[in-house]
Amino acid sequence: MTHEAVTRTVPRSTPHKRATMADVAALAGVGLKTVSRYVNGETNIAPDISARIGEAISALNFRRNFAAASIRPGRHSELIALIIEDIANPFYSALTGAIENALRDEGFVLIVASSEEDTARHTQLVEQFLERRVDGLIIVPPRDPGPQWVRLADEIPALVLLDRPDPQVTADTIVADDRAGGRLATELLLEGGSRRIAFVGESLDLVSVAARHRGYQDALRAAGLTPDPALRLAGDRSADAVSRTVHRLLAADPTIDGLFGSNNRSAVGILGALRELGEQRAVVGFDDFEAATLVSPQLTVVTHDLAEMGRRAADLVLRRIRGDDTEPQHVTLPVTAIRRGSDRIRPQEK
Amino acid sequence: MTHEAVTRTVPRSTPHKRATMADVAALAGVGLKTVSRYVNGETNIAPDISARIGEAISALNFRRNFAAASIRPGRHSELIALIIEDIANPFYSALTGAIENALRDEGFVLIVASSEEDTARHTQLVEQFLERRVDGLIIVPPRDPGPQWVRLADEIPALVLLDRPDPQVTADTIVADDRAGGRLATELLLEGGSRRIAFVGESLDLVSVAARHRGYQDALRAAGLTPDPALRLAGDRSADAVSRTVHRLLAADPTIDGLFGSNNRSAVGILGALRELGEQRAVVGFDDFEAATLVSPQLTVVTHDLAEMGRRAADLVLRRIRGDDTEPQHVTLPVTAIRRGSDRIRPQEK
DNA sequence: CTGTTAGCGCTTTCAC
DNA sequence: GTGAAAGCGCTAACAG
Repeated sequence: MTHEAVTRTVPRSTPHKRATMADVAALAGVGLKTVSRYVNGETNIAPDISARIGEAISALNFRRNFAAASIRPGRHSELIALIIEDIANPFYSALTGAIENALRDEGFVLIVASSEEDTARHTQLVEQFLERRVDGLIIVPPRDPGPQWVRLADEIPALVLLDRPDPQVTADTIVADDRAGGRLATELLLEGGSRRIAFVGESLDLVSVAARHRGYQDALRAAGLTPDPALRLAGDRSADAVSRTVHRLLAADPTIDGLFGSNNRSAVGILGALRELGEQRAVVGFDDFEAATLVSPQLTVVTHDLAEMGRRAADLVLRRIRGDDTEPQHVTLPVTAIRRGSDRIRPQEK
Repeated sequence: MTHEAVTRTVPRSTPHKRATMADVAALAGVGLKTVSRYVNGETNIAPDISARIGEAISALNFRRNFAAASIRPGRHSELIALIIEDIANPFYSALTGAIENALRDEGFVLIVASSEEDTARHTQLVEQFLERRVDGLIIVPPRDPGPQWVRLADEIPALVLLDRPDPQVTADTIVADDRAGGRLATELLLEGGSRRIAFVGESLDLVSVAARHRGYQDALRAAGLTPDPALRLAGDRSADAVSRTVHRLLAADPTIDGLFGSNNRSAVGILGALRELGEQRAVVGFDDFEAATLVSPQLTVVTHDLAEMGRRAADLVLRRIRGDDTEPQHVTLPVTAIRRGSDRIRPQEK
């Protein structure tokens, strides 16, 4: 207990200089290299020396300086960065969680950052992470990654693209089967009896949204219907904006009997608008979210496994770091429908 | 353009050794220190030399190795880590986003990790981050931070605790006004006409939950009611578990006319159970969430500004890093009610 | 204004 | 098994 008092750390306000390996070596009366061996878990150390080093380490409260160790060429930083549109968006939570989880199991650490769809910010983030010598980068690219992107991407030791493929860049890519998903969602609405189905989504400039829209068109044409451009509502980024647009649309054309919300913000916006109007329409969303099971009727969605996407991304980036130099992989994750009821509402039922 | 071709980066598969400052100095025909000055944006460099260095840097595609720069004593890693219960939980999204945003503006980078309420994991994460010489740590401590926590916390150069204060540890702390919030939520239910009000929440071992429960008791007593232990449902961590518990409770005691969901998972569980039962009860939640505005009637909640909490956390940690060694701050954020209707439902209205 | 020299804390030859 | 010496990429004196 007396010992306790002696070991007591200096108050945080007086930043105590941390002990170094040399300090440990001196206290234990051994060479620097032996301490290094001990710290790195190498086995060829005599038991008594090993014990002495262990004591010195806890006496000095030594902690290896990982940054110092990692500047050596050939060494990894064991740092992976993730750049997404906006961390504050719950949509990316499952993704981030799955990535962090998979990486931590392998001793890697995850840095997160939001690009906010801003080209300059995206570029700046990538450059900053290169300076920090991240071993790999997982990115949902911004709409416009900028002219320097191709060259910048080439500097990244291991790169995985999520959700938005980019043929200009050499990288592993993981996407959902967006076209099949768009088709599936639209088919559900058709089966539910809808005939005038609106497509609601973000900018069609996004590869993923465009693919979902193509699937929507596929399904309509297969049913002998002609996609009506007036029913294509694209470009709203927030749920509120979507909601206002849906208000306008339904006011202008009350014959619309089905809505496909092609991402979760769109679906939320649609539900909000219908709620405010006190009207019912058949609705199918893309991507699942908590509120989907709480509304009445519950929301039918087409979804893919975001956690799986995160795990795959982590796997791919780690594989590259470990030296896999085979052709870039392009993974398409399957989509599934979760039918909960909202796909088959008829307006008159209200 | 010929130059272009020469500059072309080696394929990712052949990890090109990055150029160092010495390479840049050699190519530009200047001293090492001058390059260092240039890179660090110092001004006292002759224009022509400056230009030569700039050219050499882009020719060699040089990027400063931040890790190498930061091992120098007195230098910062400009790394802050955030440990929360679970990143995959959307509840923490706004928090994480606000922290990342505030830190990025100051050039700091955010590492995120989930403790999953696990003591060993929490300890391991903190130790790993100390090895990486993070400048600061923002933590939502796990229920049981473990016996070594007090000493470990003392090693952290700048520490901010969120949501769960810990008197044993010297740290800045930010909490919501949980007791006032619990009281406010309960008062809303009382005003709405409820008399038998259930408290639904996570473990009362959590400081924040316990405080909300105390507020709930305060309000009941002020109204001349006696808190009934049978109406205290604590310990469920997932929305599903809450939902099952609520089912049982309402089956056992149909006279319950109000429910206080003391965190967002509890509120979601309550809404799910009521939905399944096809029953209505007055409900007030703690913490706002997207689904709250989509259910009918919309959910009334007591909430605080999570983004503000994140910003304050970032501010505090940066202030400490910059040498503020005043007394630890304990910030209590105000709570507000958002009345949306669910507080005044009478069961018979259904 | 610029360059030389000496480290930072660690790992890595390579002898003993 | 162990240790001395060299060096990673960079910055901090300190001369010129």
